[in-house]
Amino acid sequence: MRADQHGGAAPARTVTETARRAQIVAAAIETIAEVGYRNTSFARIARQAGLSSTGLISYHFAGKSDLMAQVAEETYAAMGRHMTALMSGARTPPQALEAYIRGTAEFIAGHRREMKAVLEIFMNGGIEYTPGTELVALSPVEEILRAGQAAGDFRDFDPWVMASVIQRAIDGLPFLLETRPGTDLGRYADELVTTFTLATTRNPR
Amino acid sequence: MRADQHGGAAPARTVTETARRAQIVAAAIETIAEVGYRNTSFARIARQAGLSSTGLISYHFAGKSDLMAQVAEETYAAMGRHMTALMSGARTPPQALEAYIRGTAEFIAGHRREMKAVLEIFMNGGIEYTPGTELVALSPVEEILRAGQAAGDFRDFDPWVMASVIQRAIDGLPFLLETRPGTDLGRYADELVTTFTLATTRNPR
Amino acid sequence: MRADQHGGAAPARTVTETARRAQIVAAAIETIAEVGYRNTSFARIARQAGLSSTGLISYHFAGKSDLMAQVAEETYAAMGRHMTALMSGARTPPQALEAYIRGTAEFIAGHRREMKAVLEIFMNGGIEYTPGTELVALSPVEEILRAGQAAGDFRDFDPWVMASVIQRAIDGLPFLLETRPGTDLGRYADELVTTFTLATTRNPR
Amino acid sequence: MRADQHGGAAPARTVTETARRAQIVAAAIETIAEVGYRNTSFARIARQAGLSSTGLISYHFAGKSDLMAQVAEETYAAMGRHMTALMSGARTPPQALEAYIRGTAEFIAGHRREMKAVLEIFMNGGIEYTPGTELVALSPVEEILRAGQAAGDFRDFDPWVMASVIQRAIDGLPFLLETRPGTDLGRYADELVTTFTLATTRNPR
DNA sequence: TATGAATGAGCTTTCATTCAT
DNA sequence: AATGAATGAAAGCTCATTCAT
Repeated sequence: MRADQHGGAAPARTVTETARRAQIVAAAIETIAEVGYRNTSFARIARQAGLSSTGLISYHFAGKSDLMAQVAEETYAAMGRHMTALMSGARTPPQALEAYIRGTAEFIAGHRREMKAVLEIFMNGGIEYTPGTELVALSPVEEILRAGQAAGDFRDFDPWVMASVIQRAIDGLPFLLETRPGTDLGRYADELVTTFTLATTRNPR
Repeated sequence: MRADQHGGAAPARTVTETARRAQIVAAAIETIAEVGYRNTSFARIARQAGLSSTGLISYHFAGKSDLMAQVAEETYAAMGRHMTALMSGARTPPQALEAYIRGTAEFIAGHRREMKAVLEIFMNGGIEYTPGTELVALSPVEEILRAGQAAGDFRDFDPWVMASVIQRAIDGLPFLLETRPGTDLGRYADELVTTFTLATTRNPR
Repeated sequence: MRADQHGGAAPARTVTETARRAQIVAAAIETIAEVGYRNTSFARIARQAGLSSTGLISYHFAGKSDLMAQVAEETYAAMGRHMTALMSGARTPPQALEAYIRGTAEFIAGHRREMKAVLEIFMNGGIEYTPGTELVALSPVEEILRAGQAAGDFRDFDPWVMASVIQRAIDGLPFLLETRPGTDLGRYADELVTTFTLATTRNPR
Repeated sequence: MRADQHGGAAPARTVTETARRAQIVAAAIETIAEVGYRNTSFARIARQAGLSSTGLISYHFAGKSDLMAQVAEETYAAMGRHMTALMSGARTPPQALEAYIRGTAEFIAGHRREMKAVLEIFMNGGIEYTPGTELVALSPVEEILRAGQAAGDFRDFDPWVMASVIQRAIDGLPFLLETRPGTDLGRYADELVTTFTLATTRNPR
């Protein structure tokens, strides 16, 4: 039983189940971050979580794909909560861009294992795409850039290309932290802000 | 026997063997690019190559990790040959940076399957790191940036951070091409050149 | 506790329990008839019955084998009640044979799901034979045939063989109904009656 | 590798493989006949065949369904060879019917394990029906009956119903042999021939 | 040099059952 | 009387690798 018994809408979970699910998701993140998605099996996750059987994971999640989707979903939800608070103070597009870069970098730095896990999952098709499901939120950066161009703050560039460059620069943070573990996060964000201010703003000086 | 019998230096391969290895490497690239590293097995590679047995792969390569290393190595060697020719014309660091961006983008666009395969391999720990082996060549971008700063062409930034931002922007091309297959490569390179000229050059105007 | 705690004789069930057991047996029949014994699990039965846990089935029945035995037992009991009423009118063995054929065919046609379920269970060893337990009642057909031979109505044949032929002809009805769903039950019974009258009666004309 | 590598037409098997496949099929028949389809797993078949791993079965067959299909196919092929020889001597429909009954009974008696296995497989949906695949050959009995009616040898009955009755009588032989292991096969066939001669022939005497 | 065959560990998933509440 | 939770065994299947020929 369990694991989405019917197709019904509301899961309506008990306290115990919610806790178990969280524990399993956490163990999955830990495991993927440690050994990579490829070497992550239910057996390893169960061992990590101190569970007696892989069956318990199958019991709480509809399948491997479902578990991975939960990992991604929870991570994005946490990032969303983090960013919402930060972005509210921004008044102009340049300010918004800066807030976004600093905020995301901050979150990533504080959630390195989660980010690595999610990245691994996506890189390996660990999530089954049901049409209609759009798991990766389109970066809000593009919108900020468009707004800035409309307001005359930003020069004329392809917002989609620029957004992807910025997003990838931010997403690269975990890799850099792996290469140089001692990297100063604040300075890294400073560098990015300066770089992209120069690259986007009409008259930066 | 075969497949790295001794730890000795020169492999000294026959013509037949060299051809077989190339054929298998090509099939591996094709397969990984098509179905992803996770779903790539010796069986699938053998099928793709029209081989009768997976044993033949084990015969020619020391293991899965070895085969994957060859895929990466050959791809990087090809890129190296491509770039060496292009970079020779550059006289100043800014010119070199532009040549590098355009050249790499060009190569990536022309070798999408190889790039996807290599990316998949690295993302999944498909290569066993033996201490001392440094598989990913450090980007030459950092050197260009340092030279430009020394010559006074570039402003003061962290060359390592900037190099990684630039490199990731270039490496993102395959993803963008997947998202928007019709993307004009030339315009994309133009955007990158403009962006990073503005971001790095002391007085771009 | 519950579920045959002791080997004692009388179960002495409460009203609620009797109702639950009936509900579960009905759900089991429905499920087996739909997906086959092989694909019938406690989970599926529970879902069919609208139960929240498979534990409830384990609670009311000593095991899977016990539940299956109940399915067979109840079905046979129902058939017995049906036949007892019908057979009382028969005065001679030939009449009894005809009544048996028509009556059984009638019952089977009206209880297709139950018959399919019981058949599936027996075919798959779904019932644990404890020595002494004789689950399949020996067909009363053999007795009718013997009586008919003694009375001189039937010719000389092996009653056991003939009984099995007749019984299998009747039991084949569900299969035929599956192959040709529109089959007219009355005509089918007519055919059987004619066939076995010719095959058994001394001077049918 | 192996196990229907491509969708190609001709399997083109080696001697060794043919032998292994035969060995596995034989072990499957033995196992199913002994413990029933439900309790037949690759593990048990492998043990029965003295194989070291279930993987070897997966290696030679595309899946459980494929193996089961081979069991059925080979059994039917053997029966076909047996019957072809016997039926050639029959000149009239009544003779053909008698030859069919005696021949099939003979074959079944000599291949009890195979028949039980095939029966078990079909009863449990052990074979995946791909549309277009018609695994169970329609009984030739119906054709014999129709021919006999056309020739005026047989009375007027529904050939389809009569065919199913006859076929089920024959197929019941394994069950009877299980119940009464000492049953004389010749007498059983005699009984069937007499029974169905009386039931079908216009003027049997 | 190449092939078919075999191996055994590993995978995810399903199952009947148990147990505390 | 019923539930949610947990268990561990077993299932079918895939995999990289080895080996005799």
